[in-house]
Amino acid sequence: MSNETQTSTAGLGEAAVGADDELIRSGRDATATRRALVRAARRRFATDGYRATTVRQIASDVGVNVALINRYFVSKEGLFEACMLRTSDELETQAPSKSIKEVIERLIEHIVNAPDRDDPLQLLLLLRSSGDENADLIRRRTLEHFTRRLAAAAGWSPDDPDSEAILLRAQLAIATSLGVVMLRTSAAVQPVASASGDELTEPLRQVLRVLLAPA
Amino acid sequence: MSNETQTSTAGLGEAAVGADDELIRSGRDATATRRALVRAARRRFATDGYRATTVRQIASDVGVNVALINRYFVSKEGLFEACMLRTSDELETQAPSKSIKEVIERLIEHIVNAPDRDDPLQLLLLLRSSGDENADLIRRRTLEHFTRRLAAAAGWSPDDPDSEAILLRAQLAIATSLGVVMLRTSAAVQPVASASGDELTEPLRQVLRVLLAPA
DNA sequence: TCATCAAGTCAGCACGTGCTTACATCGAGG
DNA sequence: CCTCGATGTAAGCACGTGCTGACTTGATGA
Repeated sequence: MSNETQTSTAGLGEAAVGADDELIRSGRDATATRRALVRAARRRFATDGYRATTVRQIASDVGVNVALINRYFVSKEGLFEACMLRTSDELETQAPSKSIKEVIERLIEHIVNAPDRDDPLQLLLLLRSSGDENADLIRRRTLEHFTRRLAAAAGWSPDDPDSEAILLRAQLAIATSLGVVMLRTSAAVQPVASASGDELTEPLRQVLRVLLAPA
Repeated sequence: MSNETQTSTAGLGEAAVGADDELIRSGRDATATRRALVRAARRRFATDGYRATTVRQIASDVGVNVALINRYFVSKEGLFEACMLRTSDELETQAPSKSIKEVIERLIEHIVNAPDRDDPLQLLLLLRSSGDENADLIRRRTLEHFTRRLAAAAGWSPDDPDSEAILLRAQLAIATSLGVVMLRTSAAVQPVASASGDELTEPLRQVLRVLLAPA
């Protein structure tokens, strides 16, 4: 009936990593509903955009009352910020990259699978000026952070002015990735939307290598 | 004072190609205000998204009353459709392409300059599900039409099943283009947003050639 | 001069949105 | 058993939105 069978030792309502499911949230567990709200929100924001997403939708997805969003996240914008933070964390805590080619392969996998599973990349393609000043700032910061990470893997160094070109190329790689994810998810544009992963992998590999790993 | 000094021979309010300016629309010229509304609308839709742009904004940009939008285009969706049709026309009536490399160079120019001038590409990046069912359909059709045009220049033929891969690669090229335009315009993400055209041209050329003109 | 009709304006309705306040319900400790 | 705080709910306010109908303005022709 309830999922707090494992003793939630963390008395203060914080992280308290527990079960990852939120479908059977039948109880009064604040942290569980918080996480469920963030999950549902991220999915909505990614597919419908910031403005188009309504807090009532999100609450309905989770199955709780709308007022909880304001209770836990103060505002819609606060919820969005929580989504961004979670996404940023997920991208951060991935296994450290080895070679640039390996990074490319992993990026390809993200692009191909983003529509299916609950991929952090999805939220990044929330590029459009969302109408909200603060939300835009958060989004831009996350994106630029991600750029630097990818560029570093490709040989960019913050101190070396000669490597600025690498930074630019890394961002072009991100632009490409986001463009493909977008065409596959939001807009159901054929044939890319229904293309299999195998069909996409080779062209994407060529493009990303041209940008990031010029042999 | 007025711009209908040239005798508008077309009695019925249709096309009547006249001056292309709409800033000094001081008179009672229906077709001029229609065009002005479409222009302003397209810019707003492209930068703010469909849902986020309000008809009051558009009307205010042009300097007319909101009700005119409903008079001329029935609804906000009707205005959007008019924008899409105009964009489709502009893309259609471009000079016929010669070699694929030439097409690539022209596409690069579009990408680089899209943020500045009133480029038709801008509206295409209205990919996100706009919340409006019909608007989505129109957008998707335009995009797929554009894909086929580009693919044809790269050697794709509707009858040849072996050339389907070309269609997919063409769409990946479009995805890349849209991704870059988006990062440069909507999201002001550095460094791509402030990069000069010269810096962008070479990497873009490499990517597009890999996708469309594999030597 | 003045009737006529298209071009444009104005006030307002109906509805969806984010958010708030007051209330209900569950679980635990005295 | 009963109180009390935390979790969740219900009703509603204020506002922005798309759209509508009645009205005004200006050019044109008899």
